[in-house]
Amino acid sequence: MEDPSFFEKVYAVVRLIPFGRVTSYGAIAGYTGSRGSARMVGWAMNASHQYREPLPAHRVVNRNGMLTGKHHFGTPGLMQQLLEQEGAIVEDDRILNFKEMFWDPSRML
DNA sequence: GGTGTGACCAGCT
DNA sequence: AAGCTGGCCACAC
Repeated sequence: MEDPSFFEKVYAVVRLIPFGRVTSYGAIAGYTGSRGSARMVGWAMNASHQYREPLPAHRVVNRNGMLTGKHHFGTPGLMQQLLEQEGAIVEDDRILNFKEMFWDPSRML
């Protein structure tokens, strides 16, 4: 099998994010390995465009619940739109009910 | 093989 | 209180 790169781990976690839930880069980073490698998670997501299948990257936001990567979706507002479809209240590029929608990969509940 | 970069986070000033 | 700096690890040139 392919070597489970950091990317694969990140992608695996992102795919496991249930509908209507969001998580943070730091949470994934902490789950995959180091806590400080949150940047690697975001960078992995940047490569997600080359991934064989689309990932729910819109469910991954920063610690503040801000849609930092919305610019990478190709269409501005797409990330917010997708989140709103999942019941998220997005305003000013930030999820207001982020606290309620937050999904911890360590719990996987 | 070294340097730079990256959708971040936490701590310090 | 808010702004800035450092740190963290993996990949491309």
